[in-house]
Amino acid sequence: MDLLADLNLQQQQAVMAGLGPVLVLAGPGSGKTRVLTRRIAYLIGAMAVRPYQILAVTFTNKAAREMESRVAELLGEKTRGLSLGTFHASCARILRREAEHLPFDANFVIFDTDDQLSVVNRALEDLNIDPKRYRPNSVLAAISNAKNELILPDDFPVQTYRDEVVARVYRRYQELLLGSNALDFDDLLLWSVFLFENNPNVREKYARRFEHVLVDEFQDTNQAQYVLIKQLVSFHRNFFVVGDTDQSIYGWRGADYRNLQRLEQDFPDTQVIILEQNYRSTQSILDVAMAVINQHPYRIVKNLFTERGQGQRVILHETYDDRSEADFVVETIASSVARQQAEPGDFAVMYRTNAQSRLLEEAFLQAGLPYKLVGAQRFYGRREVKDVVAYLRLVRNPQDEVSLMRVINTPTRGIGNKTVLALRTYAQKINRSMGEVLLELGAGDPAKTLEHFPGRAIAALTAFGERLHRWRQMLDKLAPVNLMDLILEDIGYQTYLDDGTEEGRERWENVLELRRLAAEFSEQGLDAFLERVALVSDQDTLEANANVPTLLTLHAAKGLEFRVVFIVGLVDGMLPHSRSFDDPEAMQEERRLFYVGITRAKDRLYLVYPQNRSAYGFTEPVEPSRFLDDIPLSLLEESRTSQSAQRSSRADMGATRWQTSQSRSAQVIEPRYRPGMRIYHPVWAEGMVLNSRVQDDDEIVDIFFEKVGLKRVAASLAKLEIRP
DNA sequence: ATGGACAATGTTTTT
DNA sequence: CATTGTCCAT
Repeated sequence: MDLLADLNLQQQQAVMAGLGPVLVLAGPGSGKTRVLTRRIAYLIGAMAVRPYQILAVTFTNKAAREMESRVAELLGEKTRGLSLGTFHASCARILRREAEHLPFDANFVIFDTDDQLSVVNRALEDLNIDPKRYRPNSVLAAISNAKNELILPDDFPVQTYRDEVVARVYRRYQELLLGSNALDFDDLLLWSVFLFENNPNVREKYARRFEHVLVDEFQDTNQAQYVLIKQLVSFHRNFFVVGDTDQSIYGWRGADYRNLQRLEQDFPDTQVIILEQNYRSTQSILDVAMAVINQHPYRIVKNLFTERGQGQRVILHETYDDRSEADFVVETIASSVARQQAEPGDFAVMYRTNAQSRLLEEAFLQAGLPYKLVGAQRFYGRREVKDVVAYLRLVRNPQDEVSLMRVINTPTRGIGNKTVLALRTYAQKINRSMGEVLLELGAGDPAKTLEHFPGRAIAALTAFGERLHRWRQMLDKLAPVNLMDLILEDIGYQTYLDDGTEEGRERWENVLELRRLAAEFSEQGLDAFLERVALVSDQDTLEANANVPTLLTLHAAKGLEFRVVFIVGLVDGMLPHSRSFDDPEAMQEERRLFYVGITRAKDRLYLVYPQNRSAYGFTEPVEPSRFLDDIPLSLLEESRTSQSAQRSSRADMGATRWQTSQSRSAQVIEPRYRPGMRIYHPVWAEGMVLNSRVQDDDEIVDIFFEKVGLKRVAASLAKLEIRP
């Protein structure tokens, strides 16, 4: 196929850009993934670059998979050898291969946030630091930030006493990680950078190999990633990065959108290509988006435009409180679906914080409508899943103390705190890991060890050590799924979980789900399975096409699109979040977050806010988001839910200043469809217009479809094409 | 070792 | 309010 045929001029320019640094500034909905995939196809197909010499990195597994399948669609078998993956997975691969240059083994485990937290706790304990004064979470955040900036414990800037303490914890934390032969997420990047920095020959090997490096979502890179990319392109200088500063919403995690500008400075010959044409939204939606983002200082102004037409005005809706807000959303969706203006799966409801999903869920539940929730309870974060994974990790890597601590008494087997402490003390004394001591006990010849433990503990420890020893012997003989079965059987995990309650059953279901995944790794082996589990997020496990409305945070919405979007809770203190009030940089990020939400909408956008919000038990009046002030009223259609319908108990005082006038603009739109016209609908195919009338700013069309008969649709939502 | 009572706490979260 | 963690009594 022609790789360029269906691209616009800027997109073509980007795809065909010559050698050297290329920076593509891609507005929302401008076909950024398409450009990236075509570029890869172009390099391989037209420029005869070997796939082996191309590295493409993304931030999420989902993005990586999407790109992979789209490239495969274009090139088929010819993509073999292409390196395509997330930053973290790519780094993990390199680190395992180059472990000889590094202070850990190739079979290191990857610690997730929970594991990290327990390491911090352990470090605090070791150093006798009060976890109340030094919250593990905040200490961990400080450590993580330092790592993102490539700062090691010794270089940790010490301004205050607190910094000094954090530096100490950081040092201990790293020792504990290495002691467990473990790396955290940040380490994957950090160690890669140091690997290249300290071993120029290794760096050159990779820099020579990767003739072309492509990076998606470049505005989300942190300093470590930025340096890493520079190292990787240090030989060929061919990189192709795509990003949009306006969509930078992960600054609080260390991402620095200034890396885009930095790149231009570091590589002055960078070609910059701006993609401004939007293929997603109507002009009405883009106008609102630009009104919001243009208040943002120091930005490269992009003028978003679309050929999709003006579309309907964005609706600004006010409700009495957050409960009626949820009701409004659900009712609007229900009635649209009932009138066949849209399918349930066309809708998304977005909010600032996860906690806001509750009222929405209740409203959906009450209406008896199914929905799906993105994020919230993560599959891999669930206790039972973590338990089973911890067993496997421990068997693979007995040094892993976090996993050991997790499972040593789960299910309970008589190894309580005291026994654990004795074990730890003894292990420390002989300079071995606790896992190794256990193995020794289990392998027989425990004579020397025995005397160090109180009598009753010995039996329990030995029994567990024997198990561990046996599992390890099976390590190479069994496929991951069989090893898992053996362990589950040995520890009676099903009986432990399945306590007869609904919850217990669900937990066991989750284990079975994990088992199903493990079964896919019979060929690749346990290490691959463990890595997959560590580096996967759960957006992946979400079933994509359930045709129900999606509830998600604004953060989770990035990269997605929906025909109809509700953004709820547009209240000062929620968006922008009150925690950002005193930080101008954070406030700008809140604004971008709003912008990201707006630009997810293809056809219709509802901006919703309550007059009162129930926070921590009390209902209090709130102000509409200040960002709403930046949108000219002419771009909006204002409406509100009449108050009598839902008045909760404390309504009397604040609710008197109602203006009942419904400011519905009596705007007349011209009907486009006339009886007798032949039209085409993407789902129902060919049909003929029977009747059409204008109603509520929209055109309601009755159509007789050849396949499915008579349907009534809204012109704004049904994608009708008029046939000659 | 385990469950129950109380206090503390309360963004966003690609890997 | 509702969830989470901590402490204490069994």
